[in-house]
Amino acid sequence: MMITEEQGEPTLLSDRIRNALTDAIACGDLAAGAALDEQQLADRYGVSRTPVREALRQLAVSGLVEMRPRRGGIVAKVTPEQVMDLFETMAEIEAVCVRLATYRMTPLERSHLLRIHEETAAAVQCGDVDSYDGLNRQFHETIYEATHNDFLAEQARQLRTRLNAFRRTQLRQGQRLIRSREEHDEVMRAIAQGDGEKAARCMRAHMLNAASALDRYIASHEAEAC
Amino acid sequence: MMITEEQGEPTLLSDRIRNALTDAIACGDLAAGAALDEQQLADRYGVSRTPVREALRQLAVSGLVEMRPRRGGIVAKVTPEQVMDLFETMAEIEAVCVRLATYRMTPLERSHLLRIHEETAAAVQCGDVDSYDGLNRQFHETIYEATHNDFLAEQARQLRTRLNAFRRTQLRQGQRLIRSREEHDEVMRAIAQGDGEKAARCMRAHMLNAASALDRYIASHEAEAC
DNA sequence: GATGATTTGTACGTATGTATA
DNA sequence: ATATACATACGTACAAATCAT
Repeated sequence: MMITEEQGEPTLLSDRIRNALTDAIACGDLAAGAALDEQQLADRYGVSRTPVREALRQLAVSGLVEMRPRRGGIVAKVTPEQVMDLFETMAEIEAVCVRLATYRMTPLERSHLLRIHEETAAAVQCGDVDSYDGLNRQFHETIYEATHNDFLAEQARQLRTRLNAFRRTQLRQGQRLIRSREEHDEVMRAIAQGDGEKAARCMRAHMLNAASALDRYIASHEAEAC
Repeated sequence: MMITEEQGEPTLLSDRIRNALTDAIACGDLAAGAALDEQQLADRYGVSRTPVREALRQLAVSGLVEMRPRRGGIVAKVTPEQVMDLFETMAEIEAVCVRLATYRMTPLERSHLLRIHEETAAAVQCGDVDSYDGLNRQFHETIYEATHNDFLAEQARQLRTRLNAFRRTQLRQGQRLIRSREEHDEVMRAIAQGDGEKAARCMRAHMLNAASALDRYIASHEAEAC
């Protein structure tokens, strides 16, 4: 058997830096619009500018970073309109995913999804937002996999990553946790009925409801502009 | 007024190389699986390896190139299953686009779309595949724009670019031109009725039919594997 | 508006890992 | 299996453009 050193970590510096920056952006450590000085990042990660540059350019392709030629990169500053577009696209893609998943999921996948959904009940009762958030992620991830379309699943994952920066405090407020689970429940019922179209409609509504936190984002953003 | 030099061309070498490689891959000049030697490409484009490297990494993110750490890049070799996934995703996204477009398009966009559709009639009669191909592109592009969702539109464009390598000979065969226009016609009727759901179903069917050339791809690929 | 400082963009050199004889 | 050749990964150097004063 071969000795493998730290299988999880990528061997390439640019990949490690890309992951680190992705996390930093997703969790809000790097705010939108923050300047990404190449030398500064190189120093922080103890590498030269070369892998940092490559990481930044890759992130620019996936949309997390905005590169202005000869003016450096910044964390992608998305306008409220763009956030709306992102959320809408996410809602539509999730809807497509759940429709395909309804028609294609294996019994194993179905039971797995059901188990996750049942576990969320406890999290909701305890008001355990972090726990719910993790299960929510699994819920959607399981649906992605059940599409049996690896490319579509990957697209969905990427969009989710990109929207993560905006979803942070989304579940924290008021009734959202309870409503979220109710909406999941509707999706589950549609899946159980084998009605992919209905599952898609429910999922789309669910995602758009989840985006209602977006209103506050727009509100705060507009306030900031004044 | 400021003097601008060649607005169309990107100023950065990595961008120009990325575009050149994208075209080369899309039009089939670079076949799937072809090795992408950095020095060789650098020589060909008269630059150093640095911008070539950056271009390759960026293309890897968008999926056109596959990078194996320390083993260089190759033009993404997609399995028949992956091609199917790509086509299916394309079909679903186009369906979403046309549904949103149906509900949101302006009268101007509607008449523009109609004009393009009418122009295709002549191309079909003449059997002018290249002309039809151009109009077909415009038809879909107009729908993307009519979604009034820039992000979704961009996703659709990227997918289209990526699938271009496989669509090359698609329209050349037999009845496909006539059928394609008939399917567009069904989409147009659904749009005229304001029935976005129906337009989406028609578009999905249209795209999946268009992917039937895919069967031959799979067939030839499996033959190759023997 | 001009000048100096800073930062990006590109070229090049070196070491390490991979492929091949 | 070992050694050789070679391509990649990363670091460094310099030129050009941007910005700050």
